Order: sequence, then structure tokens, then C-alpha cells
Amino acid sequence: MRVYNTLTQSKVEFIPREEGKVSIYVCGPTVYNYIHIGNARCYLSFDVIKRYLKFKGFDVYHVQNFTDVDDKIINQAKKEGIPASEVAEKYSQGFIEDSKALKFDPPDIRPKATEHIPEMIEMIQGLVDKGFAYVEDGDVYFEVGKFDEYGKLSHRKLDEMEAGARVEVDERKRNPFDFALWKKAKEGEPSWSSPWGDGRPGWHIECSAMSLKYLGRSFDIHGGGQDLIFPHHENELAQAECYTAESPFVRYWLHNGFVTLTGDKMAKSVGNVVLLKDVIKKYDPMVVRMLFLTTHYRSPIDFSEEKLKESTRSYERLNNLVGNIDRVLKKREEKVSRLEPGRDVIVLKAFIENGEPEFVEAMDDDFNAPDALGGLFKAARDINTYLASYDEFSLDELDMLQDIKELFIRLGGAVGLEFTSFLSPEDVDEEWREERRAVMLSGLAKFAGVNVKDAGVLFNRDFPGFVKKFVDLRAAKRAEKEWQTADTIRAFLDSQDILLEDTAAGTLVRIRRLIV
RNA sequence: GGCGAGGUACCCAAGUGGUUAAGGGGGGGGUCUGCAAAACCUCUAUUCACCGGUUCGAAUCCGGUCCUCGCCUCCA
Repeated sequence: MRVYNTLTQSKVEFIPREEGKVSIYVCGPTVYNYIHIGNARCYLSFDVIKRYLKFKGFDVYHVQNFTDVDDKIINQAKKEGIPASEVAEKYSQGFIEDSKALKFDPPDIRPKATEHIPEMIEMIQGLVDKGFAYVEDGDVYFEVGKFDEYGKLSHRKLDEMEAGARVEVDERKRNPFDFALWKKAKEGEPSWSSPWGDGRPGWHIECSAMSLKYLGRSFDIHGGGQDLIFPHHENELAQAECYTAESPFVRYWLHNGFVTLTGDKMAKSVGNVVLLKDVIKKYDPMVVRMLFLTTHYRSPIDFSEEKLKESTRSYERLNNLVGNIDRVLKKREEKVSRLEPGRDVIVLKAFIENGEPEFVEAMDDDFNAPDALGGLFKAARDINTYLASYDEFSLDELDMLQDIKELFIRLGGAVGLEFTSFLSPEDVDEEWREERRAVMLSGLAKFAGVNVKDAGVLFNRDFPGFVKKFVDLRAAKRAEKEWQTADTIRAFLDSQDILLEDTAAGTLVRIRRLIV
């Protein structure tokens, strides 16, 4: 397996510190707002990477922090008129809810910065003791000039940066790029006591302290968005390697590309953010996953409503394969013929034999999900073609189709895509039914003349039977060639997310899963 | 100014030296169907921003030109 390492700017063979185990740290959110689509892409990219590593058999230990003390949180607290700790709590919960909605595989631990102040102080003290940091009137700064390799991650040199940089001039800093490890407390802000007086940690130290604590020295993967390369990860690396006197702090630095909106980077500072929680009100979270899987994780991706619609269609295409196979598998209960001599099952065998190796080959090349998905789409077409070619299938073929379905679901799962069979009226839950109760009862009254009370009883006791009333009624109308009425009934059910498909085997009922 | 990424069909997007340039979406035509849906078939890039070069052979390597985006300041 090869991964692109930002440190070396090249794809390199992935060899974890300990055979069979992978330690991974993904920079978590600074909790002062709900996450937007750009943030979501980062967490989704690393969710895919993590899932794939697990799929490959690695024992993955995943740490994701909450940065719950920071200037931005303090500002937001002033804006909302609540304590900073409440702001942090509110948006930490929001993040966990968003993560669940997108079906992120939860991290093994979610450490919070405020619960690791002693570890940070210890680390800062160590840096001061070793001469990498200096104290100025209650502030502590890391002195970048003391670390010869400063800039090795972001591939820039201090003197080059100084030439063009617009860096705030701070007389107390020895170099404009020196950064705060500890900030002296200001009135009314959260603070902790330290050897340098009351204060709070600077931005980068929390990630170094927590990653070293939970993953140890020289862990495998550190991930984040490309905008974290400088200064955040550069500074984390500098602190950690100076503190431990060991290199590398991180074996593989992985960074995802940005989400843009009509060509501009989506960022709070630009003011063009689309919040994830708003998107998933309207679109299935699987569609969001699909959207990001169809572009390589390091490439930029332009977000739009149109793309979500395309992704809905393409996700349905893959998902429908499972439903299509299931329809055929039901034939197992019916009469089946022997495998016809000469029937060419090479298409089925091809996916069973090559589906996984091809998928793995693509993913092993720096997690090339678009390429891997290409194979699934191709397989879906081939198998649909096969299904459409025959009316009857032998037991051997049904066994193969069962294997294909399981493999398809397993490969989707390796990148977090869930494929499910078609839902039918017996699969819907209480909430789903209740949302549609009033309309559906009056619908049955209107089309079948059943009074609302009787309809209500049937609705409660036997919802599939309730739906069948419509289907039967429509069948009768069709038999009488009353197409208008039949189509009105179908349109009515469609408005309630119940889809009818007339096939040779009769009218099939399925529930719309995806919201468009 | 420094550094980095990239320009592949109507849109999105894989492919980084060698058979017919994956795949998705959209559109045209067709099959099935009363219609629709789903699914299938078929067409939609002799060509990969442009110009040179290397090579038996390049979208892929080299040089140049044009353009886009990002980082260098909080940002995933």
C-alpha cells in the first residue's frame, strides 16, 4: 500500500510502526460552530482511510481531539452571551451528532484540550528547559530559529517566508514566526495556573500533547486539511520533535484537499460556508459520502446542489443493484431450473474473482476511491445486464448472486457506503408512518371510499395491507384500462414516498430511501 | 514575491510511457411497458490547455507559454 506523505511530497510504501497496527490522529474541530461541508470532507476522508485500513486487517487506534479552549471560542461566547465552556460543550455535541449522521466510525478516544492542561504545561516546561522556548511577561513562545528543521513539513524556509509575509509585528517575539505555547490570562477569560502565571495554552500545543500521550512517540498517521500544514502541523511537529528529541514525530502526514464553492475555498473567513447539518436535512448522508468519494481525497472539489443530485443518482445506481439481486434471490423459493448448459456465467465469476483484488489495487494506491468505485459501477452494469437477460436462474446462479451481493456490500463498507435492499411497506418505522397518516387515510377514503375510521384501523394494524388496498385498486383500474385513475393513484403514493413498479412479476412496491 | 496543486467530452472524474483514454451524471436514439419507474442496448473525446522537444511510441517525461486554485494570517 502506498500513501502520499506531505513530508516527502511523494507516494511512499505504507509501513506502520508496529506490524498490523496503525495509530492515527486526526485534528478535531475547534468547537465554536457547527461544522461545514469543508470540515465534513476532512473527517469523511479520514473515515474512509480508517475504514479501509480496518478492511485491510489493520488494528487501528484512532484519536480525535476537541480543541475546546481558543480565542474563537471565547469570541463566540461573547457573541452568544454564554460561558466559553458552554459554547464548547454545545458544538462538541453538535459535532458528535453530525458524525453519527454521516456514519463516521467513532474514534477510540476523544480527548479534550481542557482536560490535558497538565500535560501541556509539562511539555512547555520541557521546551523551556531545553532552550526551545522563552518566557516573556507571562507568555511562552516557541523559538522557531532554534529548530534547524523548521519548515520541513510545509517546505518553506524561514528567510523566504519573511521576505513576503505579512506577519503581525510583535516586539516581544525574537522571530515573527515564533508562536505562543502559553498565553497570559486576560480578564474574564478561562485560565489555568502555570509556572508562568495564570493563562491558557496556545493553539498548537494541545494536539502535540494529546497525540504524544495517547499514541506515543512516532505514531503512524496524522491527518487534517491542507490548510493545517502551515502553521498548525509545522508547529506541532517542531514542538514534538524538540520536546522528545526524536524524529519522526509522525511517520505519515496525510492532508485532504479543499471544498470550494463556485471556485473559492469554503471557509468561515470567506463567509461562504454551507453547514453540514443543513445539507443532511435535505440529502441522505450517504449521498454526501458518495459525492466526496467520487473525487480523490487530495484534489479540490467544488460543492454544489447539482453535484448532490448527481451523487444521489449514482448512489442509487449502486444501491439498486442489491435490491435487483434480492428480487432474483427470492426466486429461490420458487421453482428453479438447472443451470442451462452453455449459459455464460463468466460475468458473475469475474466479479466474484476480480472484484475485490481490483478494488484493493485502486485503494492501495493512496486511497484512490474514485478508481475503486469505477469497478463497482462497472460490476453493477454487468450484473444488471445478466439479471435482465434471463427469467429463470439455477441454484448455482443464485448462489453466485448471493456471493456477489455480499461482496458488493462488503466492498462498499470498506469505504463506508451502505447498500441496502429495497425497503417495502413492512420495513417503515412508526415515525415514517405517522408523518403520512393523515394524508394517506384521506387518500384511501378518496380512492376507495373506505371511511376514515376503518382506514385508520387498517393503517394501525396492517400497514402493508393498507398500502395493498391502493395497489389492488390500481390493478383493478388498470384491468379496466382506466389509465387516468390508475396513474393518479400511483402519483398519490409517489407523493408519500411509496414507489410502484410494474414488472412482469407484478407490481412491486418500494419505499423511497433517498431524499432529493 | 516564495512554495504547492491542477487544466482530460455538455458537466463531474480516473488514468502519469505502449492494446479500442475507466467510471458517474446529463442528453439523443432504441428495448421492455398502456404510461411511468427500474434495468438493459446504443450514440455523445481519433483526443487529453497551447507550443516545442525526448522517444520506435506521450494525456503521461523535459522546456516554454497561457489560465485556475490553494498556502505563506484564523481556517478542515
